[in-house]
Amino acid sequence: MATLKDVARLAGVSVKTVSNVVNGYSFVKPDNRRRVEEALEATGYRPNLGARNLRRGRTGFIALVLPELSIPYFAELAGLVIAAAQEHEWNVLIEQTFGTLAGERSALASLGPHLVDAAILSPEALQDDDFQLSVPAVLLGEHAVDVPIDRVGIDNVAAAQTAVKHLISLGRTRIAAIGAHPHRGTAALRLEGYRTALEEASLPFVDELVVPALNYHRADGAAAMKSLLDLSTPPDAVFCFNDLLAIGAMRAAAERLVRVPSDLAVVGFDNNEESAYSSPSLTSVAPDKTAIARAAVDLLHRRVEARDDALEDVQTPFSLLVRESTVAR
Amino acid sequence: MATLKDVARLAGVSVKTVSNVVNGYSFVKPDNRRRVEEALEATGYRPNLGARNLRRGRTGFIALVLPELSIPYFAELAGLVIAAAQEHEWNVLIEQTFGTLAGERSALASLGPHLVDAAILSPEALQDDDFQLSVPAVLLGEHAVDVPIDRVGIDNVAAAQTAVKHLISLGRTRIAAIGAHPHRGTAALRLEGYRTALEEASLPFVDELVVPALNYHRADGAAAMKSLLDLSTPPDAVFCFNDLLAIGAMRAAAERLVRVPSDLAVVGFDNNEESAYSSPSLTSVAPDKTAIARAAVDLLHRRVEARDDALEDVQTPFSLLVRESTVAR
DNA sequence: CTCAGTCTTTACATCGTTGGAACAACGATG
DNA sequence: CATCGTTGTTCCAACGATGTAAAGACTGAG
Repeated sequence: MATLKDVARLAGVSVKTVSNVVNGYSFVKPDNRRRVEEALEATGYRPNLGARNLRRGRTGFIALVLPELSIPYFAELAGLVIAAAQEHEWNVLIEQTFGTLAGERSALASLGPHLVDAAILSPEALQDDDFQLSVPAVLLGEHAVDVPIDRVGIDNVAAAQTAVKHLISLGRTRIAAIGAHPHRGTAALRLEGYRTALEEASLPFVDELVVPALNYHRADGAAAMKSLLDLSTPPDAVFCFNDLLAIGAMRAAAERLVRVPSDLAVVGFDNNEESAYSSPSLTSVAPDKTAIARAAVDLLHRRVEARDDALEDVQTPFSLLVRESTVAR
Repeated sequence: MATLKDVARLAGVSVKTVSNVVNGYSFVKPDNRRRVEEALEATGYRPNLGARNLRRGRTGFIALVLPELSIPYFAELAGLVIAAAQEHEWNVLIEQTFGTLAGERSALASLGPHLVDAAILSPEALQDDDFQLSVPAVLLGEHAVDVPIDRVGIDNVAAAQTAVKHLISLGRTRIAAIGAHPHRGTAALRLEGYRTALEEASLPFVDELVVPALNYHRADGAAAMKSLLDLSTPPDAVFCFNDLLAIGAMRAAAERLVRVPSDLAVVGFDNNEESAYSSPSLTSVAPDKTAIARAAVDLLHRRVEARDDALEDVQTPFSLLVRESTVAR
């Protein structure tokens, strides 16, 4: 692997001159520039990023801390973050926490200026005092924590409200919710949106219709739906706090021969790609993931470039995509 | 951020002694060791990986080059690769190529000893002479290319054959295939397995039942299925070269009110998590993704540690998971 | 023809770490 | 008591890049 030294020797100039050419700095005589460029070409020189960053005091990496790549929402988001990071010449390091406190703590502990320039975090279990960060960070989604860290995400209350209002507009009156969670801030906000929508329509808030989910996987949605279908009066609609729960719920409904949407209308949240192809296809709250990824990366870039202090809370747009799980073809 | 120098000053020893303690090397007096450990604790020292790797001539990273994270198979695989890499103290850099030749070329070009120690590649379009690699690499899956690079994957011919034999055992005689592709090696092998299974059962190979797919997304599967259903005699079974195609195919079938599995049996390939929850759930060839990830990473680790030259072709196990898309509950 | 001022290049130190050589301390050995 | 081997420690150079300061080359004005 060629180094600056090799190129310099070949071009008959000093190492620094080559460095200057590579970085487009300062004044270099046309004649030298040409020779250096030829030498660069001939040797196939590529800068050693480790060395460059050591010298510059940057690492060239940002961390993306998320629960699990096998969760479609995070996989899709990760893809978009990688694309957005590329524009700032950042590489993305993905850390999986599996949603556990231990996993999140260890991921956070491994961050630091020696490894990454900044971090995008999607924590689920962390408490306030875990956030002793040594690099700029952005939180994705809302959280139970109240820490002075930038945030990017949609308005969860409004989004949930929109979803439930849609169910109400279809004439449903016994609307269940799946995904309540004791610690997750996002869950609390979506629940609040659910409650608000019911209130606005003067529908009662029925405890037995709100089912918690400790995890947000398909299996949890199926289990929750089964318990709802076991009620003496089952719901005629269900709002799931993410698409995986909804897919699981629809699966459970199908197994009990409950028809969607006629017997049961289902709304999800996240708009995973798979939701457009399920049978029936799933109505879902669609956050603008591209906007989230871009906003998060851009925010970090500004923080790293110039430490300006105003705390930011970026609200990205969302929409409700109505599909067959609420309105039959 | 504390450096070795800070720790050394605090402990009253030389930098190298601290380095020795950190790396567990050599002999250090118990007394000094204790003092150093206290100082490490007090300063919260964490090694600067850039500097360490610069010195050691390693980068601490491996690249994972894949088409797209929003494809569930690759997302799941990426998660497993990250986990496997962690055991060798490697961080994983994910590069998305979006399955294009340009994307793959640029990803390959950006690799190099200055950035990563090794690479795991999942190319779809690259030609033989594109593989001018400067770091050890592993190819995932089979390929049309014939290059001296280690490979990890399942026996695609046998796997496809198993899938089609299963359909035949159900009494299906007009079995279609979706996913033929002019350049992809994997597609060619799966097609070969399909053909072999038909031959063994003395069933005719019918051209019109083999539908190509330029991409392997759900939309492509739906489009292909529609064309099959438009045939004067539609198939009674279909083998899709991946689960996304199968999900799309089932979706198209549902839209045409074709019942799965009674009218049409469907088999997929990859066993994505979503396939267990679709309605009906999808019968699929399940490669052992954990084994693939682990084998790939371990292989690279051996290559990096000791350059031994025997070309390896690791065959990982697979199984056929029979679900409702071929056998009704 | 000198000098100031601008442009261009170079030598050197430095980022944080580790390998190797050199050195110091030590008890054991002859 | 000189010598030795072992153990423990320090010093120095190096990885590859870049910032700084200073030196060198060139220009035009006086």
